[in-house]
Amino acid sequence: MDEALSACQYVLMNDAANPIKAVLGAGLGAAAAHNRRAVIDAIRVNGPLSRADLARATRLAKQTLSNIVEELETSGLLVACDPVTEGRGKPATPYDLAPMGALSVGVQIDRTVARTVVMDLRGAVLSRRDAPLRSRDPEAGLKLVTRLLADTRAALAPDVRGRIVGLGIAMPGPFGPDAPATRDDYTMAHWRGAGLAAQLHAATGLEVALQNDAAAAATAERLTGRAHGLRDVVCLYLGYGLGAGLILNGELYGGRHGDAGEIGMIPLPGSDTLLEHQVALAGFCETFAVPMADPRMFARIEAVLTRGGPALDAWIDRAAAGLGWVAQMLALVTDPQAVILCGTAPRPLLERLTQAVNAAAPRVALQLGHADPWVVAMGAAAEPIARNFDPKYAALLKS
Amino acid sequence: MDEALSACQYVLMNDAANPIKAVLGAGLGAAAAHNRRAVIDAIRVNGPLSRADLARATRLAKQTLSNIVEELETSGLLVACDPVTEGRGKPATPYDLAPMGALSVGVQIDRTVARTVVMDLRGAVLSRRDAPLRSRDPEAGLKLVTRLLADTRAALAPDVRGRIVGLGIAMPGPFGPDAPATRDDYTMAHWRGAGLAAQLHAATGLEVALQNDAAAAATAERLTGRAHGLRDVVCLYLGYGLGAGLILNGELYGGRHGDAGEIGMIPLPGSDTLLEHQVALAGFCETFAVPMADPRMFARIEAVLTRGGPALDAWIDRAAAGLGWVAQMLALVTDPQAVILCGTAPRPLLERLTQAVNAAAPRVALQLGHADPWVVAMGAAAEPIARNFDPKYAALLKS
DNA sequence: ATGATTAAGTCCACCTACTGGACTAATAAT
DNA sequence: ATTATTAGTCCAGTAGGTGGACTTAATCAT
Repeated sequence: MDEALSACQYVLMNDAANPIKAVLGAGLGAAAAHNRRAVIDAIRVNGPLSRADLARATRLAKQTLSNIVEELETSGLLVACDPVTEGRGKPATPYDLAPMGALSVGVQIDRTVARTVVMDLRGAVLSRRDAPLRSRDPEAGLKLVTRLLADTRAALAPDVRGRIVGLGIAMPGPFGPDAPATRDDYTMAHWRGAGLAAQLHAATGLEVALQNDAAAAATAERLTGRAHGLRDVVCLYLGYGLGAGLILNGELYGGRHGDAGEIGMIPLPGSDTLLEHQVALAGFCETFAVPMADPRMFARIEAVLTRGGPALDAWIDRAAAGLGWVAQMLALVTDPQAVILCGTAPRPLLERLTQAVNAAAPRVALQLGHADPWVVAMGAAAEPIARNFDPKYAALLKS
Repeated sequence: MDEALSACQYVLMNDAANPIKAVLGAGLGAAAAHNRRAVIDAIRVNGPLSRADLARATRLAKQTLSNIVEELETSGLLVACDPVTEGRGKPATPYDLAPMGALSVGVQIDRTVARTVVMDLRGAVLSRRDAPLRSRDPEAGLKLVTRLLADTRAALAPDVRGRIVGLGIAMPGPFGPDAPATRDDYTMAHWRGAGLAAQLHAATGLEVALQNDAAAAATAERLTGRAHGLRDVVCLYLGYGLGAGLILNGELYGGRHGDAGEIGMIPLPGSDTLLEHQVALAGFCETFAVPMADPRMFARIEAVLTRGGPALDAWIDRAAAGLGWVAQMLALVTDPQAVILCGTAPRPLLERLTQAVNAAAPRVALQLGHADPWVVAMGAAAEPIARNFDPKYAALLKS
């Protein structure tokens, strides 16, 4: 990921001779912006809230909240619900996030398919669209993705098209300079040099953010899933490979290059296999001779699961051992509130793995999250929503 | 760690019936407080800076900075340096952190010893003090620590005594409810229930913060060591056990209970040893029959090192393998800018381990940090300085 | 030497966004 | 009917960052 695209707390003065590294200052405007985010977040986490509730929750003055809510309502981000009377006193008017208050487009670029999703402020999916992709040809792929995005936007009612706040892209990582250079279909490394984000920005005019698929899945899990409203969460993502999205201090943690959570590449001590080989779908498909490019791959995996048998049991045991181990390890490293397993994988498989892991009575139980081919695309779409509307440190600083 | 003692972004309304979880709002005052922190941090990271430099770096108006600098100068936190003329224009007056501008006391409570350190705003150590401790007896230990702290403060000049901003405590973790209950000398688990922080707060009247030793070491490394000015750092800490302090997004990351980084307890897959048994000082002392309670333990370890021999080589190899593995793993998980090894251990041992790890050409080279019996105490003292003067999210929010 | 240019820092009037208290509105308990 | 309680508005006040004009002190060009 371009560093410029990630939130950047320290700013290097480009004074050439004398670069000064410093945290940006905070001004009135930044505080105001933050307070709007805090309101939206509070409503997303708690459901509809009245101005009085919001004032208490944020510790801001009633008046301040009155102003903010009014402003958000007129700009179409909040809608008033019916007044509710609870005990004595004047009935409160709760406000909820406006359906379509803001829209976001997400695109997942995967080995064999591109998927787009349109999501609104509440995290509701408004439309889905996909198209087969040949991962060997990024040029043609880019064209296809561009067209898919154009179609996706064209299908929106003209009056809401202007409410799109950004484009999220998700694809397999890692993106940093240390990423392995093997340019095969599996890692999709040859897509990355292409300035994908810049090109899609040019093609769409939208603000663009690039995440790896595990980070995207965690973003989805945070906006609409099990990680909703939690502060510290490990979100394991099982797809072709294995990754983790880390939510730390209430924000997705990316690290220096956005490559945090690349746990698939952890070497198992005392052997030269990688964790990923033992746990992810690629290994499953290899073991059970399911062709990964097959559009009916999910159905075939489910068939293997229902058929059962000792080979399957053995695979599950081995995978659960690896998964349980990495879950415990990440729990020790990050001391989280929850560990979630989600994935682009058939739900029965994730269910079975979750049960197998939890059967070993780990310190932190594994929770089952989204098991859906669309998680990553949803997470991609969730990113611009989070970027624009979630409270975060960077939103409190200048510029 | 009491959750109340850790920075808490989400606040639970104690409305009993209807708890609302929300991020606090931001006000004028919080922004002002943040800007003061940003100034102090910028000077700490870059060295003396003029008002103009600071204005550019923080993107605040010249005037704003003039006000802030004046205020910080009169409150004794900054001092003007001699004006420097650089090319054309009026010479700039750089400001530096005032020696003794603020003081902090740190106490390390270890298995056999208690150490106190007084540190100033710049991270300079003003005094050290230690006393032997019998870890079996927390009651007597608490008295001893209290006396040690009283002595430490009494030895300060009366006019600076009022400048103490807090008391940092560091001791072996973990602190969370999942911590193993074995109450032996090694884990010091029986110290933890004692409400240590609360009691020392009562005894000293100072604001108290409790960290595990690895977190403290990372805090020291951040204020005065290799992690200075970096945003994402893994700091491995080798003492009796092995731990990690994680600096993520420029702040020490603690997790739910302040137990993040407890990597010593990671089980090595396919065996039932813990990582710690392979890497830390406890294992070394056992292997080479060095009594851990011996006050001359360091010298004896160094003797083993200089003597050398195949047993030593084997131990180093095994430890370096474990250390290198965990360093790589944490680098994959957190995608950091640097991985640092520090410890309460003889410098030659850490040097040798660092070399052995780097000989294997890891993706991220291990850097040698503080190797000093006083790191943890220094880190304990650094915490209140960081808490009061480092820019952080929480400082921008209400109350 | 003298004036032009550049940069640091001050002065001062201004603006923005949060604040606190008085006030109104609507409901429940007595 | 009266009182208590809570939601929400009105309005004047305040804190703190802002922007532009101005002063000071250096270098550079002539």
